[in-house]
Amino acid sequence: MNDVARAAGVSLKTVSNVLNEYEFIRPATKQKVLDAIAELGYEANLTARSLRSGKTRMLGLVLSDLSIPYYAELASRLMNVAAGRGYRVLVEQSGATAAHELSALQGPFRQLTDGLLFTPLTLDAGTIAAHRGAKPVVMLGEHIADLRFDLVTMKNAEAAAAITAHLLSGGRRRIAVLGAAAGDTADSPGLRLNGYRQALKAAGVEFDPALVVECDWRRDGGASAVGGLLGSGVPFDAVFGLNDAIALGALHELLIRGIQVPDDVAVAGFDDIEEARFASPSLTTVSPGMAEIAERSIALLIDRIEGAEPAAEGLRIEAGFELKIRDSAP
Amino acid sequence: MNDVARAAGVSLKTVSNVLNEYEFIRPATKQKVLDAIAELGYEANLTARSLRSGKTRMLGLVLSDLSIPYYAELASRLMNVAAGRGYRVLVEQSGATAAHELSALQGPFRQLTDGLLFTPLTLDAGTIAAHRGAKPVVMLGEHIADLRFDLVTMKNAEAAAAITAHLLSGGRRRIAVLGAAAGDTADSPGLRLNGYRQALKAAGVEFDPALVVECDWRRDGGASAVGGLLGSGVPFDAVFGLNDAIALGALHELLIRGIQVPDDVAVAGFDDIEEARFASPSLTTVSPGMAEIAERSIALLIDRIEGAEPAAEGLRIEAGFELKIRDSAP
DNA sequence: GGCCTAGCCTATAACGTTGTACAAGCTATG
DNA sequence: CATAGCTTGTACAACGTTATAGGCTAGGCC
Repeated sequence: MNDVARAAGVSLKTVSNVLNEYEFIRPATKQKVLDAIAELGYEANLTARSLRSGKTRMLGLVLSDLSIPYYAELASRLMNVAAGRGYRVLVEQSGATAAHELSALQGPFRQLTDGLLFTPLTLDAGTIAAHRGAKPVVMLGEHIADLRFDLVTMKNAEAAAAITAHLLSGGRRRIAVLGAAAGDTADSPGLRLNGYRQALKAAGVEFDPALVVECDWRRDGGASAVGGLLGSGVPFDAVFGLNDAIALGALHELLIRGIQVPDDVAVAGFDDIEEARFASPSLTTVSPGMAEIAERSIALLIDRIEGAEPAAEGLRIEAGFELKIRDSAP
Repeated sequence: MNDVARAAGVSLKTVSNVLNEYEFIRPATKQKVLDAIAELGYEANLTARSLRSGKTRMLGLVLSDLSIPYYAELASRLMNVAAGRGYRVLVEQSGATAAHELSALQGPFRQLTDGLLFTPLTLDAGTIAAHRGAKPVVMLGEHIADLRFDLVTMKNAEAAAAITAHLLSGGRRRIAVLGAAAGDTADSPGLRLNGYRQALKAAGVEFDPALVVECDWRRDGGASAVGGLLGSGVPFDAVFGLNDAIALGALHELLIRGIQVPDDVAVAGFDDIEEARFASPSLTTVSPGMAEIAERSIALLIDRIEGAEPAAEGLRIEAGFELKIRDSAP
């Protein structure tokens, strides 16, 4: 920057002012500086800028694992939206462990970023509140439902109810639910299960706890859950995987065992990951408005970062959803 | 750091020395400093450290799109390996456009990272060489095969030959190849196609250009390619997708049209993404040793960063591969 | 004519670390 | 007991920016 200043015959600070689009600079001076910059191929040192300004123009994204398609697709979108607003996204994988989540919340990772998009899976609201630090944090997902936090989420219960209603409208009466979590009522599994129960009730179909199976939210979780169900002899004519990975694993297992989908058993999921469209048969699921989630969570976080007041209360944003009826449950 | 120094009754630099594990510090002094650090909850400012040292301890990873499963899985592994060595990974999506690739190579992104893992798809070796800058760059993939660069790649031709041989051994004689790129001989499509041709030759099966179809390396590319092939009336009894996404798209399209897999047509892919295991039928493919690629590329890049000499010539690392025989082509 | 304001630019001091150079204390040696 | 050599600690400058405060000019107003 010194060289640029010398070449343009102005002071260091004037070059800085040009770069920062300071208002009161004569066009002629500005041009001289820009010419010098172009000639010397100067690029501002971002580290020094960060040190002085206290901003890194990076956003932190904490998720359990990038290799999970839902998170990969979300991360990709978030990065594109953030780039449009002049920010980068630094991703941290927590592996869904409390220790990693905590270190992402308060460790060096936090220093590198101006704000955090946080998908907690294990930490509770109290712990997060105690360690959230001064910089803005926006929660993604449902694990935290607390007015102290900004939260971007989806209409879990409504969407689950809608897809359950769709299965019911197709004449299914014994709809197995895969991916429940014991005792949960407020997190994604609980909310979606709740939507399922609402839809049953609305249709006058009795709820059977034997149809609710716990499992990991992964393909192999769904596969073994449906295997267990078949082994137990509980009859069912449809499977609702609480996310697409579970549903796809279940679909795979059903087909391996020679069960026809959707003729014998219909299958539905939740998330609308790309893979769902190309499964065989293609997977009926619900699209939770990922584009909207990405747009609005980035916008909210950047507003918190750049906005003056620290916002007394958390904002709650719920993205809309859309049913994707495909061949696994037409 | 000032506060810590004052609390411990030592100088600023002594605190810095403790943090940097400088050798000549009396245990008593060191303990005083550590106590003060613990009491005050001090954390070193990474930005200042970067400014002073010129290192960020971040590695750049340039790929086309994180929502592509292969890249998502690779990124996830790379991040874990890097974390084990005290580095973070900053991901940049190029969208496979030359402009983005170039800006990732020489723009501000470069400043933020000590070295680059670069998956070029459009830029040629000359352009990259001209703009690579001073910091280390390790190439991933096959697009660049040039002794000037460090390169971590896989045994494309051998693996493609092996999987083709497997299809041949199953009695298939008309194996369609999806995902070729016109004129290419040195990039992934070209190398894999070449392996296919070698295997045909070794088995004494004549090569038929009508079986080679160009398409995007995505699920819908594979789907429309196989659709085109069926429409053209060219007979085939197997499909080799040059990556798993293509193969999965093709598989989907075949099943939709009522073609039995593997009875009528066998399907094979390349990459062994997680999705392949859970496709229905599960996808026969080749695992290109992603774990090895992740380990070795990070190790190489960090060696280049921390090593003294800038390494006159590029190193070439080829990971091993493994056939994954599944139901789509048993 | 003197004073004030707006517009434009600059000198200097930070931001929080690490590298360099050197000083002080201690031990071993002749 | 002086000296050399090692160990341990310190002061100061530097990394490349931006913030603060203020200087200088030109024009308008009383």
